[in-house]
Amino acid sequence: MSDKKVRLRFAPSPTGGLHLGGVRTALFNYLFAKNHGGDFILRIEDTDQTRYVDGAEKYIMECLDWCGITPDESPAVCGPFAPYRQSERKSLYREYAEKLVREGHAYYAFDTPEELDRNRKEIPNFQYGHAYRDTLRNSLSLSQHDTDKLLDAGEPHVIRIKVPVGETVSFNDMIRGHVSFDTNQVDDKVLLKADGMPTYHLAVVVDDYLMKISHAFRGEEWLPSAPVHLLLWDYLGWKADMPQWAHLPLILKPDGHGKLSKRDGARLGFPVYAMNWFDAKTGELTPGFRELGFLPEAFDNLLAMLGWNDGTDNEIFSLDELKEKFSIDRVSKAVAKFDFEKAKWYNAEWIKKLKAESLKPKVVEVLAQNGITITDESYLLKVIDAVKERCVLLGDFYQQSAYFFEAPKAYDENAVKLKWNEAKNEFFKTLLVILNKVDETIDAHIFEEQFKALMEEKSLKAGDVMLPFRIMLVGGKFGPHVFDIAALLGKDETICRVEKALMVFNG
RNA sequence: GGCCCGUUCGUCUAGGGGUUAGGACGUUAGAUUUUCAUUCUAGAAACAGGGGUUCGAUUCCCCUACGGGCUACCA
Repeated sequence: MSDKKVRLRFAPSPTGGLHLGGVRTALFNYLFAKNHGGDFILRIEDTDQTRYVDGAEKYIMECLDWCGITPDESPAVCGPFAPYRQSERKSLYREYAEKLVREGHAYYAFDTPEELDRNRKEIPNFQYGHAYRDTLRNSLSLSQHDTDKLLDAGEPHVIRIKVPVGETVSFNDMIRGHVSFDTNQVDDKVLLKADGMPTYHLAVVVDDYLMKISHAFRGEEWLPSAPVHLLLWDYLGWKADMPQWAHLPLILKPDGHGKLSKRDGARLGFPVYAMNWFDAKTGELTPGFRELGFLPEAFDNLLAMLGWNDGTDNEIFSLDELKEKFSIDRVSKAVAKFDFEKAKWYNAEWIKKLKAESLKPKVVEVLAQNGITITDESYLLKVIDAVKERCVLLGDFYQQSAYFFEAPKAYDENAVKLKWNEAKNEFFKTLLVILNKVDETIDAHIFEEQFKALMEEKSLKAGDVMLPFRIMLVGGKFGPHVFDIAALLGKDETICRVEKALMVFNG
């Protein structure tokens, strides 16, 4: 058991976009695997054909790639335990279900969904379990002969687990410690559906066994079905190989109650999915963190901190650091409410932390989307360094750096015009003369000295001319130090912008 | 309703029988930057309640309350 190779899987069902809670589950699985030198596997749980959504699987893989947690084995990468889609493993599950029936741990049930619905409505606390199974249509209540007849006639049926009466099932959750259940409260879950597909309960056990999964981390919503899985591991005779379980605390809405859902994102104005998800059926686009301008580094970081910490005050971790430091026993038991403000803070921190060089491709993309093409990359790098500390989302790079590439088309005139006078006009006219005498490049410090000297000469205060100068170059009241901007813009462009603005301000 | 899980500032959390209960986001006030942001300093802000156990509980146990999850031929 302990010398077993560490293998964890992320097992989403391809039903749509990937929720950030799902990504966190994937991340924790990945981090634990990598922390132990193990493998991270992606298994697609597409056993519900009615909920299958085209494109979702590809989307999921792209999400994992974007986050930098590409699986070692997956439908795309393949591997020794292929196939990795449960729909392609369909034929294999029936055998195990039949084996359970033969050994008395499962049975055929012929009840229609309608009959069961009626029972659920009419009988308070109805459960398909020990209390009622003898009154329903199944191979336990029917004679062998009648059962065979129905089976031979091709009567639609499912296979259900026969949960024992009056037993206690317990296990040791890596996060929660000892958890136990009274089997009288557990119902006879369907294992194999009428269409021949396994339910999650059967498939997860069979595949985790076959794929030699050593540890399984999943959301807390699975805790109530754990006893069914435990029983199955036991009945199938694989108990010694059962993975160690950990049920991760859920991520809740920032306000109000309940699990975070994509609806909350729309309502509260932040993304819930990792990347944009387009639903071809409804034409609805659900926004994602990636497209909103989040860095994968920040996304991983903020997700990791939702329920985990390393015991120090450090909150900024790269994926590599997380791989090195992650440990499941530092994951908290309690639910966490998602806080978008803090999420943005992580992104701002990562933008500041990352080198201009690694930010470059993303900034190029943002600028391109706004019609700005980059011709001089080393200039871009300087611009990124100049403005990155005032960007929270990648999209902010447009607003914060556009004026480095295009002269302002409009000016924040309110900031200038009311107090504009001939003295200031004179100041800038003289400034142009000084600028023209500058050799080739502007040195920010020297230029600042010259600027201030001229200010004194003309008896003007910094407040009188600094802001107008900024407006001339930038168009608005924002950006780095104005002399740095002038230096970056260069002599000719600075002169050009001052001249142009002077015409506007005087006109 | 039943079952399961949980509960430290508004939020994410550290801590753990004796602490001024620490940090971060957000927030407030200052400083710096005569732009905006950054940065810096300071402030407000929490152990759900009740019983035990104990010399001493926020910490351990029980109960209650509250919150969440599950209760499908969905995962």
